[in-house]
Amino acid sequence: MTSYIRVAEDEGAECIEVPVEDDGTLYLSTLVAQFPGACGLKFRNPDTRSLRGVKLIEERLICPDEGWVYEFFCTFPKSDSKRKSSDVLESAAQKTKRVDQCTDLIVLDLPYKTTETELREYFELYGSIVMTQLKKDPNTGGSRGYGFIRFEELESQQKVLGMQHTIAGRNVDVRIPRSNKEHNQQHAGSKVFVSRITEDFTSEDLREYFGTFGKVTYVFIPKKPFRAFSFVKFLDPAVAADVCDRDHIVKGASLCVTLARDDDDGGGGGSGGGYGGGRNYS
DNA sequence: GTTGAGCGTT
Repeated sequence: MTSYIRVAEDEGAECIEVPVEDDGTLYLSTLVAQFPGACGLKFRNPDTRSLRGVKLIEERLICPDEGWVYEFFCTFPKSDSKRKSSDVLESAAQKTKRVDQCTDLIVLDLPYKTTETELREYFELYGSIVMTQLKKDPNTGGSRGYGFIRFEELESQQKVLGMQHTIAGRNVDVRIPRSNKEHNQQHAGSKVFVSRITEDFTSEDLREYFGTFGKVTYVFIPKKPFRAFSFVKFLDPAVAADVCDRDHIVKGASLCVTLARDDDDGGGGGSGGGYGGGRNYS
């Protein structure tokens, strides 16, 4: 039997009951289906009266120790209206270089049935869109399953890049196109090679720890045989450079952090190597 | 009418 938890957009707003999975977790996509744009959950801790966040691991919201007994509220990405004084997204590079230009964004893995209008309508939730293109087969006119969008405001772009998206039940992938030369230069050196990790490290551990230095956009830990290294990518290359000159004692391990050799957005080389499909974005 | 890694007919 499916069980439901009570969620409201904000404190005091009307609750919607959303279904949890059999394992007791709540898919972020389930939440977003009812609350477009939501990126997390929180609740009022009865003991402290302060808000407490719900743990999110690999797109699953984890049940609090007490159970899903509270009334939960959605967390949304920071926007103009409710911006706090310290905005993580406001990187040193942006402040100094002043590269406030929006770029085209490629949207991969779209459902074939999604129309260009629906594409626009979805992303308009995050800001004004100045361009949408759904790539189609010239013969059949059918969607090729990907397209391009462009926002008016850089803030919308960063917001969208920093979160996960679900359109018609499908997880779509929003990225900076590889064709975008400026970006590739701009973000050169935003990936670090993190070695001396121990076997009990999870990508969530790394994301949590390195997230204290700046926005983490990607974490990868080779799995099958344990290899004691990993990759962490930041939104801001300046943060990547910064974490290289520090000591990092995490979970009792002394991590060695250097700039990664290959920093091509994970696109990798050649035709041979397939990906294991590991997806760890934020 | 199918598909599921990719990178945009100007």
